[in-house]
Amino acid sequence: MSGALAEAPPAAAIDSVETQSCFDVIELLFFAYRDFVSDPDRILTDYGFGRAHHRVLHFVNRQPGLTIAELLDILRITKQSLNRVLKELVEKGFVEQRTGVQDRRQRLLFPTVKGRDLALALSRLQGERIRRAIERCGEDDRQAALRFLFAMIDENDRDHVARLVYGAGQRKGQ
Amino acid sequence: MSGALAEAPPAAAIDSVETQSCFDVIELLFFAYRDFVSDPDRILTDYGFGRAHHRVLHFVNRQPGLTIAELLDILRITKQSLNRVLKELVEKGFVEQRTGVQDRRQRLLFPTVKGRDLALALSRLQGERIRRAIERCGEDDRQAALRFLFAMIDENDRDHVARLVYGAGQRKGQ
DNA sequence: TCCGTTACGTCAGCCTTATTGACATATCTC
DNA sequence: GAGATATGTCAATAAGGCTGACGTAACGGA
Repeated sequence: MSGALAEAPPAAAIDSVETQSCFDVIELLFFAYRDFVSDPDRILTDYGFGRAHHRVLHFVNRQPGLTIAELLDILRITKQSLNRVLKELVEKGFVEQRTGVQDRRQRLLFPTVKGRDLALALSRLQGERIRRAIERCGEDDRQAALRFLFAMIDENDRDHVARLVYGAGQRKGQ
Repeated sequence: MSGALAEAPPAAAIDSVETQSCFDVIELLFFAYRDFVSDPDRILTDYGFGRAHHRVLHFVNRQPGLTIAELLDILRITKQSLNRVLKELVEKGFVEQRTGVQDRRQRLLFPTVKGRDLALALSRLQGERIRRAIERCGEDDRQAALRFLFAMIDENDRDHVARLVYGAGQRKGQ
């Protein structure tokens, strides 16, 4: 446009106290997540997978018998996006689909042994980073961080996430 | 590929204690980040921007006078990827580039007033979520979460991040 | 002053992950 | 049987990332 490119005054001069005090959370969340998700990348490319495959495999492994609808709700992507990566995971023998028992329209998702092994290898890698972090900051900070992260989730979704994270295990299906 | 699709036994039966105890961090980090980055999306699309633009604008605003090399180190993307979004931010008048004073090879990045306003509007939105979280879990948990998140960052990068997050402000350049 | 290095920009092509919209099929439920 | 639900799929598109190669300008030391 006509580009009146006036320079902005320094941030500290304008920011409200509230905005200023949030930059640390905003930025540390960015950096922690950046490094956290980068760990599994090398292993994943060995299998021809990306981060999307990782996410699907993780939650299928965590909650065997998961339905497509539930997985879509967790990942917040479209079914077309999910279908692409899921199809690859099934074709390569990492995930198995079974027709639901109570509701035969559903496709329940289960990890194969191979899928479990990969999912656990990836979790182990991320777990190493987490354990190193706990060594630095202590178990109390980890517990507090869990409470804080949980409080950062959309209010409508917290019950669902709590069940998934703390109440997960074998579900319905065969 | 001959597909012996044996089902894996339930996770609890195999997981080591160490692996098991990391699932909560892995998953809450995923859900918190998922919701955290989704807040600014609606505003961003109004401007024809995406999350990549947001990240660039945020750090340019936080550290006026940032160089391209420093920004690449923060974002961990290639200069080609950065250049695409940066060019759009400059063309639309949200970021201004100036030739470095001490080193004329460098292009120092500054937010325009327009850029600052947008960056702060986006931070404010994310700050609201953070403040709601603190209301739920308390200031102590926030402080602890910051320590935990910091410890999750690559060791080599912690000093750099600490300077950026806690020691940021106006830098070199006119 | 010359030369190697550094900082940055750019062209070209490609991949992954996501989107929207439309439509098909099987199954459940009333 | 009819409508709603769960899933699969085709097609087109966009965002955001990548590699590789090459060009230019500026720095900095021998």
